[in-house]
Amino acid sequence: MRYSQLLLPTLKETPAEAEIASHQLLLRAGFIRKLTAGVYAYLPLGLRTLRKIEAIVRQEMNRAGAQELLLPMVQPADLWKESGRWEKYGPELLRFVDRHQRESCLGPTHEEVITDLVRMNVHSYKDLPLNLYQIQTKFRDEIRPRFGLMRGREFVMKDGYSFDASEAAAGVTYNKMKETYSRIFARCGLSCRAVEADTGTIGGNFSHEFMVLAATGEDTIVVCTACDYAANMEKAACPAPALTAAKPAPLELERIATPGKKTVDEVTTFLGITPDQLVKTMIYLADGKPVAALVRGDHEVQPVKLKNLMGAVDVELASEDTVRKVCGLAPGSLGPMGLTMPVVADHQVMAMANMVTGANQDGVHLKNVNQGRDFPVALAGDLRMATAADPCPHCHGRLELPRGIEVGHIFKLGTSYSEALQATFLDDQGKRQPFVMGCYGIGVSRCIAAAIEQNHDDNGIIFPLPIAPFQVILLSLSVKDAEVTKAADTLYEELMKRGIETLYDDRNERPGIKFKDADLIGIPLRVMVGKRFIEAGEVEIKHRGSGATEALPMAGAADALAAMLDRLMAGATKG
RNA sequence: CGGGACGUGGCUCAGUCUGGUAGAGCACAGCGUUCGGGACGCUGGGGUCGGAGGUUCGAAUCCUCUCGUCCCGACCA
Repeated sequence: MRYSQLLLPTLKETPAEAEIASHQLLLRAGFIRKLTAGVYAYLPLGLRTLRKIEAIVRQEMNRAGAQELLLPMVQPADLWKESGRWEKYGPELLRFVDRHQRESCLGPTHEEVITDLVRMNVHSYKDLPLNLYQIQTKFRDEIRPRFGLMRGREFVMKDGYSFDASEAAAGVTYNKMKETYSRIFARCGLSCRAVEADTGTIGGNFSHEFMVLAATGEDTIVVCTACDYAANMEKAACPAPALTAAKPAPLELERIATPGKKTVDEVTTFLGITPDQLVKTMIYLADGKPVAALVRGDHEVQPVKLKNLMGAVDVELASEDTVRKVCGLAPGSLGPMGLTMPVVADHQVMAMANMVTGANQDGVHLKNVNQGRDFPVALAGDLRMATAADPCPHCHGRLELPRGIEVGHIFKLGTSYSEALQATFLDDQGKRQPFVMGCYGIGVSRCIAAAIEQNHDDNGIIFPLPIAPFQVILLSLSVKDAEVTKAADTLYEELMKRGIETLYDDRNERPGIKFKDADLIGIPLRVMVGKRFIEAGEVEIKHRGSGATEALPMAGAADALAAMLDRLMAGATKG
């Protein structure tokens, strides 16, 4: 492709709307342009990289025995009502009515549609297993789209769905997909980690997220430095502490005035105690009913864990007004004693004795509070966020809490959808069984952003070779010089003949501009034809990543570059 | 949905407090000089100051409403 004919509007200055590197660089390098909040147009370069990732995904999915299809984006409400998600899925589901007043929605995901398709067309265990996928634009009306391609409302996703005859067979499929995903991300040049995850709104019972480690990631994950344990915050287990010694005997309850001291910091400083001697009482609404969640002062409640422990559908932190209504005072001096609502406690709280809590009276706290004697606990379990101070739940090794970008998510769905939609087959006994399902997503467009977050410098993007929009950028450094132009034209043709994806910068621009643009758009291999080298019968090569330069003889340069690319491609996969 | 910020040529922004008839740099077009890390000179085109209403002799500037964008908190690929 000749640069002079390409729509590639690079920007010298950073648009004010972009905050993080990938968003800034995607705009500056002319990959994307925003149409409206969370909705982007892909320009030629952006599309090329998108297509490269898609191609890798296709190859690996096909290799794993999955089949590609394409499902509708517009979906009827009836199907969603059948699965129960028309009510459950929030305002993120973009709903509308058509001219016949039929309720419809834009597909944010396709469990209903695929299950419907399979129930209509697959009836026997002999047709299983079945693994189907599509690469398609999804729409989710996100509350807050942000960071460019990182969290758009419209985005490109690969979603796959598997149908098996048994739990055991579904497990095999799940593991195969897990391996496939690792291979896909490695081939994209992404350094990625599979972490255990909660199943969220998709439902089901087992799941892994694939996280690209990056400081700008939206999620915090928990990884062990000693073993391969990794989980997201919603899932990272904080097991009950081993009781090494008997609890100290309960002391006499004391009331202490703590005027104006509300936060854990204020109260512990005022009382001269440490946060692990205090218990925080957090009021949540579980399916609309108040519940008091107890965690140690130095811990934070993890709402999803609370939700799961309660067996609730929805859990949210109560507003200050709600707290006033159900407790009779604002947060700041809350405590478990005398509350009428159920009290649930974290493991660590159960291990405490003679704790400090609020007295449910403004400006008053209680000392020597003891579970059992002073208040009942309805439910105890793992309620809190893991911290770097916790040991690994598997090997007791040291944990780290890096940030990550979720690029893939796989779920074992079980039979929740097939039962809701009555999608069944006859097994080898002639018995009707629901399909055992799995579902597998990859944020294809998000992968572009993730790759840039992980691979850039002050000058621009540094694309991993397998997903770079072009493999080579050929710069003619002096378009007006007939000799240089002829040499560059010839080399361009030679490269094209060998199928090397080359962007030929034939613009009548000064060399500085071409260097800057080449760095910005991040093409791995830069080949320069200029007066300085042409006199020696050479072209100059510069590697975008390392910055290393080398000279190649003009004669045979195309072959040498082809060989170089083969070598680089072979080494590009992240281990 | 709550909290904060912003909206002025394609981009980055000044001008708004203290009303007086719209600016700069970059980009774009032309000419000339330049030509291996975002050159320089001259000339030129381009703006409903997000929109509507109001106050005023006069509004980018003050008031009201509205739309949009971005950032921080509850969702997810």
